[in-house]
Amino acid sequence: MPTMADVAKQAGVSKMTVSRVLAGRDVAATTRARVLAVIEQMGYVPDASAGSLSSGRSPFIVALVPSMSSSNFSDTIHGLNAAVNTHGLQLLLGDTDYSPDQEERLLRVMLAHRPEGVMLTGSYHTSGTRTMLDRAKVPVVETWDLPRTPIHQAVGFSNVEAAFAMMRHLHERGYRRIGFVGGATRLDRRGLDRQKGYREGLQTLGLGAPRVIEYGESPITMSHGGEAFTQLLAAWPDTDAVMCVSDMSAFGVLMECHRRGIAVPSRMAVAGFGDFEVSRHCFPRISTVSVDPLAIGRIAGEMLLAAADARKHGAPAQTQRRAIDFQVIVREST
Amino acid sequence: MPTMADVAKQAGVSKMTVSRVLAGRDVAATTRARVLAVIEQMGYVPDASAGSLSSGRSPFIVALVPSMSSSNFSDTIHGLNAAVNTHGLQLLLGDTDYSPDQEERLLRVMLAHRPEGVMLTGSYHTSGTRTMLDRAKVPVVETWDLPRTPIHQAVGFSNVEAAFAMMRHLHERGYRRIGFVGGATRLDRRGLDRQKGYREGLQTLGLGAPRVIEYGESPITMSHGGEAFTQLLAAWPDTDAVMCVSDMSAFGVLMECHRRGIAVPSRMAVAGFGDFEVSRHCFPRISTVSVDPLAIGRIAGEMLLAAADARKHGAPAQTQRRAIDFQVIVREST
DNA sequence: TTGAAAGCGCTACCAT
DNA sequence: ATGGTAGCGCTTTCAA
Repeated sequence: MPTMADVAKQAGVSKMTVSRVLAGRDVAATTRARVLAVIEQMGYVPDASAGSLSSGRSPFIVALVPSMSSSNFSDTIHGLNAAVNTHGLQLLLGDTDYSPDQEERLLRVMLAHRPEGVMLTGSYHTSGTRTMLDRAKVPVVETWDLPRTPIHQAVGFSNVEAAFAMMRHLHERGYRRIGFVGGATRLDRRGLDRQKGYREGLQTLGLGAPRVIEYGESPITMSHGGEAFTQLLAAWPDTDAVMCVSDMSAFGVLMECHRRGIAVPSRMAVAGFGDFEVSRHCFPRISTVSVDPLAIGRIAGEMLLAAADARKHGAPAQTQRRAIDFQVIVREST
Repeated sequence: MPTMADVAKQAGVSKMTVSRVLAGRDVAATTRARVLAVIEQMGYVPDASAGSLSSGRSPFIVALVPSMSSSNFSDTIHGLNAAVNTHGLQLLLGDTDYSPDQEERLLRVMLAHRPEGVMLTGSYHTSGTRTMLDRAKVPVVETWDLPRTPIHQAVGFSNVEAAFAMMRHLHERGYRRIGFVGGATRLDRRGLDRQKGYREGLQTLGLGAPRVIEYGESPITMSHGGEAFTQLLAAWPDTDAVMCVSDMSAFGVLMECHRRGIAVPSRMAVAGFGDFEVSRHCFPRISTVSVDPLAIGRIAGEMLLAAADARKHGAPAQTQRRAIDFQVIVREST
């Protein structure tokens, strides 16, 4: 592989001139053209490790999500990527599988690349994670939640409030025997917060005892929804509405209703969460809580860019919480 | 940030001993314990750039897919990640947005990290991409297709044959006026190959002129499917079966049938491609072509690991094509 | 506008 | 089992 020195010799200039050409700094037009021609002809590709080591700057942003196959999080990643790409930054992606320990493990490895910023999902992290982040002095943005005291910055919404809003909608529609279908893992905090919003809704609206089925590992699938609904019906046959932890399970519930000949919404209302594509297209279309995952990613990226820039100029890390709107979308299933 | 030298001094050993502890090489147990304690106490995190520069090895595998939000590709990435993670390798992910030019651009940036291997999607690449890959002497695996002459290795299946198999199924079921619903972009080669399989099916089975609607940018969505189906009906009202480029569009078609009161499959058969979750759960369940995206990723990872290992020992790049089975899954929609 | 030298933090190599 | 030295390929800094 040719190095910068090879290019320099071939072009009859010093390494520094080649470096300046690559960085887009002031170089005489004729010299620049000659250097670029040599680079092209030799197929020279700069070595990023050497560059990082020398400059003390890295081209990476770390992004850790519970699951990359969930459309929610892949949209957020897309938004983040779009925001930071324009500044020449690369994503270093990791999949925590909803485990804070896995998050810590991934972070440890990734911090070795001295990233310019870190995007995390949620606000529940191990103390090891917090310590590492603190020592690395890297800007951090937590997403998909609004912690009272973020590490540095946060962009998201209260899952409790969002679920509560859906409960209010169901109550207004006249449903009184409302069940909740969620996952069985204690690690999916956003799912647990939604369940909490459901419970607070019951209490505030005076709707009696909770009817909760916790079933399936996150990310929750359509199958989980259908099977959880079966359990819900067995336990509380007179249920008249189901609130689901995600649109995936809501679709599963809807199909199970179909199979059993349960009319939706006249005999059973079904509510989802997340406004996934399928909810807009199925029949009947599913009422849900809409958030903007792309915006969460984009804003997280902008926050990280600003913080990285501030850090370069020696400014201390700022604390900031940015709320993202959510909205109850009423469709035919409620 | 503490460096290895700081750790060494604090522990009263040389940098090399610290390096060996980190690499898990032979070090006296007492020394190792002392070094590890210092590392823990100082919060030392090794600098990956320095390590790579010095060792000439990188911890990266590059993976380029058309779209990360498509469940197909995110499953493949998952499989790849699982395979290479165990060997301490990190994915450097990129989203080409179905554009070979974007693929070339991303690859140029990513090759700067001197990856141990590269996973590409499909077999259609710019000459710039091929040249770069060739000069970088990095092992390459192409996925989701079976090119006659792969760059090095390939793992996938013939999209033409897979679509043809579905056509044979539709023919056996008695459908004779079969339409095809796909995307409008010329860049999604796998989509085009499926259309080719459809056309070959028509010809071989003696089914008359093609009824093709090309509509929507990849990745194809449920909306695209529904709208394309509307166009198909307008152009060829007597169509009795629709073959779709993906399960996403098939679901859109199915819902459009529902809206129009078109009975499936008695009045209109609907076939998908990819065996997405929704096809197994909707009503009627959609017949589709099942592939194993996870296995594609896993096998690509294994190939890359083997090739990277071989390269370390000076072996030349091998050529290999590995076929992945596909299967027509017959459900209620045909 | 360009160049020379120093050094970033680590590992390979050879010693001991 | 452990240490010293050299050097990976680049950018920073200073000088011309």
